[in-house]
Amino acid sequence: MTIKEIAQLAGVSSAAVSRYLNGGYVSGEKKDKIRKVIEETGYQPSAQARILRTKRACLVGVVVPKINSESISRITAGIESVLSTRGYQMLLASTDNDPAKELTYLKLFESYPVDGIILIGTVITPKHREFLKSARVPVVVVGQHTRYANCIYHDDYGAGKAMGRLAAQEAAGRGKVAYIGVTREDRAVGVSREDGFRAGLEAAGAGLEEAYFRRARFTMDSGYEAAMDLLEKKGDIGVLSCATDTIAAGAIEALLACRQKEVPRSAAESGARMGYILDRSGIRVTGFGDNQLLKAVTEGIPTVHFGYKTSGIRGAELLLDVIERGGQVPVEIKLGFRLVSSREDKNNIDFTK
Amino acid sequence: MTIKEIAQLAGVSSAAVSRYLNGGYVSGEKKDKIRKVIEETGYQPSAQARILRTKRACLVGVVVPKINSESISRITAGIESVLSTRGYQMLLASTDNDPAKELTYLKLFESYPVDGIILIGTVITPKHREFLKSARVPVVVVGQHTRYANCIYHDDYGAGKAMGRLAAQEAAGRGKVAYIGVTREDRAVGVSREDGFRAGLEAAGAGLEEAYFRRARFTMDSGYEAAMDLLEKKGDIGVLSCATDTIAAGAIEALLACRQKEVPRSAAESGARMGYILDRSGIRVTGFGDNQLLKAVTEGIPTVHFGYKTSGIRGAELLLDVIERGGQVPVEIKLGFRLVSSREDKNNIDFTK
DNA sequence: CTGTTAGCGCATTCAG
DNA sequence: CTGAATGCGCTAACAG
Repeated sequence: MTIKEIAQLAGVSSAAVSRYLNGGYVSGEKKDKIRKVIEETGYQPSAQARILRTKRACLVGVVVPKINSESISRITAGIESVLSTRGYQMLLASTDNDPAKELTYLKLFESYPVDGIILIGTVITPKHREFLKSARVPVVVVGQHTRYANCIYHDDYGAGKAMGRLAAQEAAGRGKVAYIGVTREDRAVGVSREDGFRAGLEAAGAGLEEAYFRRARFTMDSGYEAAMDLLEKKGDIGVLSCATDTIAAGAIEALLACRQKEVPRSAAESGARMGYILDRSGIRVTGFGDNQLLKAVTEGIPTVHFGYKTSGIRGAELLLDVIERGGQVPVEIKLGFRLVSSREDKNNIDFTK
Repeated sequence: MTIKEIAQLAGVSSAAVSRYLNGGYVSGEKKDKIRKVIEETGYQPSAQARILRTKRACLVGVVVPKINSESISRITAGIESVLSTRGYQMLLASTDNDPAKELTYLKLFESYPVDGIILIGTVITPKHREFLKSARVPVVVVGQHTRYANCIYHDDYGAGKAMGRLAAQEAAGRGKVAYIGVTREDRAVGVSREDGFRAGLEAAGAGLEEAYFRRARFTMDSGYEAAMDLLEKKGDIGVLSCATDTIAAGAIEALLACRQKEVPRSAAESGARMGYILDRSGIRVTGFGDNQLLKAVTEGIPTVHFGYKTSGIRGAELLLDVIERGGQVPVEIKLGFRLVSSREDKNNIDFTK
């Protein structure tokens, strides 16, 4: 079904139909005719042809590293909230943490095209920079700092430092501090957060020994493996800090598995369970990200709350400013954090922000 | 940058550039020139213009109810795996459980256009049916049964029945069975799963009293509220079954909150925690969906594993068959389930399937 | 208010 | 092998 056919069936010109569709001048009589034909045929105008003409899709593409993540869904929720009130729609592309796929999808969005792109950043390679410099649609990066695009990021260093202090404090008289980080290619999580953590430890008079350090991928399974390895080799860990709550969940799983091995009978039979604190070993796990599911089913581990929803909101606002008002001044926004050391009263704070 | 400008810069016709881009006949000499110009300018052909001509985007759109969900990410992982090996890309649209938005995004994909659409279904309204009947791109529905499109769904009734039996069994001598379901507008989760559960209870000689039944939305918070309400009003609950693991997580949170209220001192100080089994009340929580994070940080609640990744794979295969081979025969696929009554050995089974 | 016309950027005839 | 010409479906002038 094309606009031409509709025009023929209604006995008008295609321009009249176009105007009808877009709120231009059409006489009441023709309006009726056109409406009728459209209803009968179920005609849907081709968006792509319109975009080809108008250069405006009212659409933004969001590239995310993975789908199943509370932090990312908070960011996209923030994005979506401002987009929808401003008449835009949002399309997502998930890269499964593959930087190559990231480029592919960025280019797809660019040429599809969308009016703008939001990249929830992980690793910024030279090719990424290349793209950011020459993209023909505006791009905003969320979650990483970059000079090559407008960006919104979080104070990972500060958060790491705060957590480092806390870890040192908790470890005192209990054991050593261990840390499970991620690839340093991720500047925010792998570098800033980790360096901040080390600085925090040192500020508290402690430190992170190399043998108590591992790197994991951004998955629970990977966290499980890293924690297992740590627990097998080191018997004096007092605090096991993880770069994300997801990794921390894997670490908790590892602790539970160890504990089960040690006291298989009594524990299993009584059904007693310890959450993140193991009665025997007394190891404390910490994370980053303030995962709500984790908090709900355990007592809540010490973690850091980032304003993910806020960063999504700001990111979308920034993007729309560039799209609609051609904002030229480069912008970098750094958002703060909040250390969450235990479960708090649900009613006081909106954790989804 | 358009193909025309590239042609001018290279001193050839736009047709030559087009052929160069698509592997047609171009002499070696011109090839070099064109390549050079394209490299210099960073030219990216406009996908939309090509699609307008060729009617093929090598793209499929997936409409999902929410982003942050293990089940959904497993489905999309399955879809992506077959799509990428067949040279397609995947775009996602999240509707935040809003059926109206679902329609909007279905239409967006239809007119954008993509070559095909996969709808991860929740509620199928008359308007959905309307769309499925008249969509001009093939649509596959995953997770719900419908006569109006090819579909892949799970044996929710069977799973519910199996869980009903288990719940009755666990409740024996412990208390009554309570159930937190979801809207019956969701035929799979709200009707089949629930009806199956009731049937399972009855088959085991038990039943579900109305006062022990609540409906929640598909969120943890909603599960928390429903569970709280149940726990406040009914003191003799032995098993609290929930329609999804997410709701179950909220229920666990509620149990923990109640417990904390009852024994604030001792529990908090000792740091003792119970996972899904409360030492005092002995209430057992069950779910559906086999959420891995939940399983990792608790002992694992009784739940049902559905082949979500498989349904994604089958769904994508089905869709590509229709797209590429114009498969005309309507297909309905029902996939089985596996009752998971406790944490199993990680190494034996691939839970991501 | 209305219809005619001319592209948007590209791929595909069809003559050369 | 190559370039000129045509049209995908639509909107934005423009002249009626």
